[in-house]
Amino acid sequence: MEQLKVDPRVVRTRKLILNAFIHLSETKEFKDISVKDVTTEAQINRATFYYHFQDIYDLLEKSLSEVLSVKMPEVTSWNGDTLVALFSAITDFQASLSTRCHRGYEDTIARIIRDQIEVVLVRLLSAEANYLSKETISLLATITSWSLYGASMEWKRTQSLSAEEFIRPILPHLVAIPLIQTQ
Amino acid sequence: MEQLKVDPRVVRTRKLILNAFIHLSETKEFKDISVKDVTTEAQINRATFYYHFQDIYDLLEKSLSEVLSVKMPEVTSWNGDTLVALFSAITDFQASLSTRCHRGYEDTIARIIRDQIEVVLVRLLSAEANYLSKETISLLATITSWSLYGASMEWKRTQSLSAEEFIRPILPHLVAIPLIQTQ
DNA sequence: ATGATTCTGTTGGATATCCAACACTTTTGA
DNA sequence: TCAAAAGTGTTGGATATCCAACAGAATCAT
Repeated sequence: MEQLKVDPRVVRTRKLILNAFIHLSETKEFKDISVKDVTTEAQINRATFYYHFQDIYDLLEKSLSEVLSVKMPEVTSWNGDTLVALFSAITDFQASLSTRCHRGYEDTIARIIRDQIEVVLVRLLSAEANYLSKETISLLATITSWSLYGASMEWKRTQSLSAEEFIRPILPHLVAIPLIQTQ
Repeated sequence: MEQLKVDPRVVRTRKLILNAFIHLSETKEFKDISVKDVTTEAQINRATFYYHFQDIYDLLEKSLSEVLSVKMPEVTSWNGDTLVALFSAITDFQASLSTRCHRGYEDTIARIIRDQIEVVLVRLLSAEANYLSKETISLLATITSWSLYGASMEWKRTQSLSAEEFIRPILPHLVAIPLIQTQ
């Protein structure tokens, strides 16, 4: 469809940076990961990092975006399983950040995560519920992203159930309108 | 010792090309591997290939050089085990080429392999037998490289023993002078 | 506290890589 | 046999990446 050619150098470099970041995230908390750490691990120049990303938060955002697009490939069907997969991807990502209650960071991270959830939701809703207006879809995505993010935080706090067991029971109450339409 | 800084781009690119070549060598014979194949597999531009290598034979040569330097790291002791390791590396490499009796290629490949064996032998002999003149070492390396290459061809033809079983019995007859001096 | 160290984000110039051509040779296939 | 297709090796200009340097912010150590 839209195969806009990208310079192979940039796909290589972005992959190196993203992989380095993901790898580092398994080792230390986000707040302890510096741009220097990432570029050293990726074996690319620090200036090159800033050619691709605004700062470390931008990297976090695009990293999440990448994870979501990989874990939710070409899925256009709006159903419970899709939402469970999305929720699981979110909790996985937060677990990989392994950060808890760092004042000043939490807000930024939370906004980034919600924004990316919203992007996925808009995509899903646009593909499925084309009978809704753009504005309605946008608002639905917004409130649902807040809901899912809040649920992920609560899940992280309790840790009693698996992500799926945790979220599935309340799916019918989440974004009730489109679910009713398609089931 | 000699940490001459090299641009990280060239180490990346060379590694990509070498790995692509080694990977392709496991799939098809050397004669069927084109420069295009390698660059496509490595995901680098064809022009970049010629920035690093003269042609596909140059790549073959440097690939063997790389393999030898990896399989025979910092070994300076001139003894039977070292020669067995060298011989095994040669037969492994030839097996990975999986080429047999292609007129016109054989000569070039044989010369490349012998040259690289010779390089290793000169290094080993220089480190061990410093009581010999440069000219003597050079000539010893030359005749030994021919011997080892010939042995590897014979081994490839018969295939009856392991590389080690094949070569170890005749080691004392190979390059007898330095072996006597050090044992 | 304060000085030292480390990190950040940015810049200018050097260099490696990309890309699209080109002429030429080799291989393919009808 | 011949024409089309694919590979080779090279070139010039565009672009991504490197590198060294910088000032300012943040962190660390005493």
